[in-house]
Amino acid sequence: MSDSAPAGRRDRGRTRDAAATAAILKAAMSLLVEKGLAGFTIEGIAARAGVGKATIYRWWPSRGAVALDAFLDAVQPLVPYPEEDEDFATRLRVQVTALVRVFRDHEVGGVVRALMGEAQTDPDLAAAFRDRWLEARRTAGRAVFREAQRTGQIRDDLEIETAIDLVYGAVYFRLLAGHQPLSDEFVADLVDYAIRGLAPTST
Amino acid sequence: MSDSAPAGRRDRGRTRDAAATAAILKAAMSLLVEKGLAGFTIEGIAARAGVGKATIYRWWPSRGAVALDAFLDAVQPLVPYPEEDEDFATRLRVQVTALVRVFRDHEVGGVVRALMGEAQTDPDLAAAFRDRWLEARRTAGRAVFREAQRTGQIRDDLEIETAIDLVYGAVYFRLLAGHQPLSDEFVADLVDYAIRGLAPTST
Amino acid sequence: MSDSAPAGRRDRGRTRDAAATAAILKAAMSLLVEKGLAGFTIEGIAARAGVGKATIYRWWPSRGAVALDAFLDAVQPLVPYPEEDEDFATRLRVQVTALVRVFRDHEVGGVVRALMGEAQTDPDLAAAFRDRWLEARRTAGRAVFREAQRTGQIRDDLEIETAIDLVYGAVYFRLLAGHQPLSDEFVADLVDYAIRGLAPTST
Amino acid sequence: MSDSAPAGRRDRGRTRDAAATAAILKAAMSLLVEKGLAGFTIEGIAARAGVGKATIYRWWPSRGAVALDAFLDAVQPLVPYPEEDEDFATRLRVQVTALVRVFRDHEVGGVVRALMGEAQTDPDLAAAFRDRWLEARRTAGRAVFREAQRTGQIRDDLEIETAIDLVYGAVYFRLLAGHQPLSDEFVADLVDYAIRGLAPTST
DNA sequence: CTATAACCGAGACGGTACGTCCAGTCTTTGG
DNA sequence: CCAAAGACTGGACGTACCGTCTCGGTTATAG
Repeated sequence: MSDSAPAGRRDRGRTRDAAATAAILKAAMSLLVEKGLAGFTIEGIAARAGVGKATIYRWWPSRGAVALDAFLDAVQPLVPYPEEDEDFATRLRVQVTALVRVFRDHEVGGVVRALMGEAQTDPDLAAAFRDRWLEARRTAGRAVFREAQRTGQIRDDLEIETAIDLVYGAVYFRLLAGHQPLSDEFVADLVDYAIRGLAPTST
Repeated sequence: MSDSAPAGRRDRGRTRDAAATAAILKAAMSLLVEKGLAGFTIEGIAARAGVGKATIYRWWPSRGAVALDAFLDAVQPLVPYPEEDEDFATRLRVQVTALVRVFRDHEVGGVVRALMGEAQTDPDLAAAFRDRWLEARRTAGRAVFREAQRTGQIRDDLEIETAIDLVYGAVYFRLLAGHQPLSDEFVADLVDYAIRGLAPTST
Repeated sequence: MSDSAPAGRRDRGRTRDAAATAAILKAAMSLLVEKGLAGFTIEGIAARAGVGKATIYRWWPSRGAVALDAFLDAVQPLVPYPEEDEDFATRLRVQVTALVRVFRDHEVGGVVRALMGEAQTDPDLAAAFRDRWLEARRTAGRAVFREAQRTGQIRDDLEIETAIDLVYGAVYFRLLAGHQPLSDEFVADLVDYAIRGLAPTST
Repeated sequence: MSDSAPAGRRDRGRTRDAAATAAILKAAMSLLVEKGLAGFTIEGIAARAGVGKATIYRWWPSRGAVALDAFLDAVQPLVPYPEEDEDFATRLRVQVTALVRVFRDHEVGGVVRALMGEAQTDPDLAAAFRDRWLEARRTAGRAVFREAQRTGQIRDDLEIETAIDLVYGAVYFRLLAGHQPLSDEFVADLVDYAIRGLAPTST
């Protein structure tokens, strides 16, 4: 969960109730997909989970932190980075497509929107979201780009962070702004343009 | 403002107080840049503007709507699309750079973050933000891309909406996620990669 | 009620809702007699009165203050000091008997107990209770004692405050400690002993 | 303490920790005199005594019970009934004066106020307070009155309970209502009036 | 010389009420 | 008829304690 070994005093007294924790995360996730961020309240979670409010506040500092844990708990298993040995274009397309499909299909897109929306207000949540979701994904992403550099499939003077944003920025932009759909055609074109843009200079 | 000629009886009685309206927008903007979305409340705006809450509710449906009006009121003059007759690469770079600088420098980035964050919760605000800010900018942007197609500087089978997102998606992504800075180098690389990606197939 | 003309700006804006005020006092009194001080909560009053909690907090600083107002509102009419022209002994007996009967019969004793109990914790309530209940009663009581002094029915070097406490102290003591009943016989004996004690020295 | 031999199996297992008990009573008393009834919480006592909450609940049923034990523990030694062979007036004056001085001087008055305040809400505490404090004092008091009856210093048709309340009621009334000070002059006058009131009829 | 029982500190648990803040509505007085 | 002022209902906030319940660990007596 949110707290990784507070060190020192981690034994005396009654131990944390795993069932309550699970109930809270489940209730939080279900509230998020049902009603979105509005109507996602600590009191609502507590009521649905059959838990006291204090139990939530004991372990999470804010509703955003609960939402993030609930999100990761539910979503981490859904996006197992498929690290195959295809060529760069294929691997990138597969990854982006997988992400977009998770966003579109499993009601996860709404939760990501909610989290990023809340993060605009809550700096701690913003940092946690970056570290535990974005950065986790980018680590894997970076590996793919580096491998492609090594095999000469993309320019070796590439600014990888920018390259990643070139692809994923458009995805998150559509998710958050909603001006255009996150269709498969969009992903295909996007990856196509990006790969051309990142290719080694023709010379 | 938000309301375009409510038609019908638009005369009898006291007329809308322009001073109050201006005070509200000014107060709203100053609250936004001072405290961000948190602490941006209708009551706070009313108090700072020396105005009754009802006066705000009479003219705007939600705090997001006030924020959007305040934002556009303050920002529209800052981004006059410089429609020169340079080549595509230059025009694009100039436009993106101008946008990024406004975000970075004039405390406007925070307001855009706040608006898009709030829009994740408030569908009406989301729609208004799309129509009155994003779409206004994209209209101009599309013209640039079309002209470039006409002069053969980019592929003519290009999906323009996707192409625009390729460039601007990365900018908004960095703005909202904050994982990397909105630096000038970033813009230079971004535009560079994008232009290569959109160029006509070499053959 | 509790607030006496805050002076200055006491006009503009919506006026205090008399119906809400009455509902609050009625709900408070009914809660007090039903459940005593325990179970007498601001939330409970608000719920029963169909009123927002803030409306209560706007006008009363504490639950004790509400209880006091509710008590006075309900009880003041019940104890109209019968200012007849009997002799001292009769007048005192009538007054004490009337007070004890109100305590015993109209479920008012419990409320007084609750108020004085709460006052041990809340100094503001203690002061208000003294001023608005005890002192109001004592003012009338003092008049009776003074008249008796003037007509020579009691010693004229009497410390009147002490004399009053001699009579009423025993009543409140039985009410609060509950070690003996507040019976009519008790009142009769009490007044009898007191009158003898206060009589002019025989010589 | 509060529990007198719960009978049955009263042997096996670890015995009650006298140090913990003492620490609890000491902490309770110090909390009471420092902060009064407000701020007198089980959790506060446990923390100050360095004791688990359960240890308190194991031995006392309520905070009032703890307070009463702490009070008696601290106060019993302070009021050793001085059973001398003076005349009635002197003995009564000495007793009342001693009580009032304990109330006034040793921070004990506040604790009695707290206990009687709490007792208005907690019937068990009320009963315990009556039995273990009031009744203990009255037993001694009654003896004094009876002796005075036997020696003809007061009427022999006297209702003793009422007579006691005539004197002590005023003291407790001033303690609890706080409308007048518990001064030595007050005690002198009070006892003076009472003794006259209780004297044998002159005939 | 172990069980076994009751104790102990610590602290997590489901709850209740607190007092505050703000939302969005309604009702005044006054321009 | 608009605007200011501000009272109204309502609901969530985050906190403080309640009284109960595990925990791991510590004495005592009983077998």
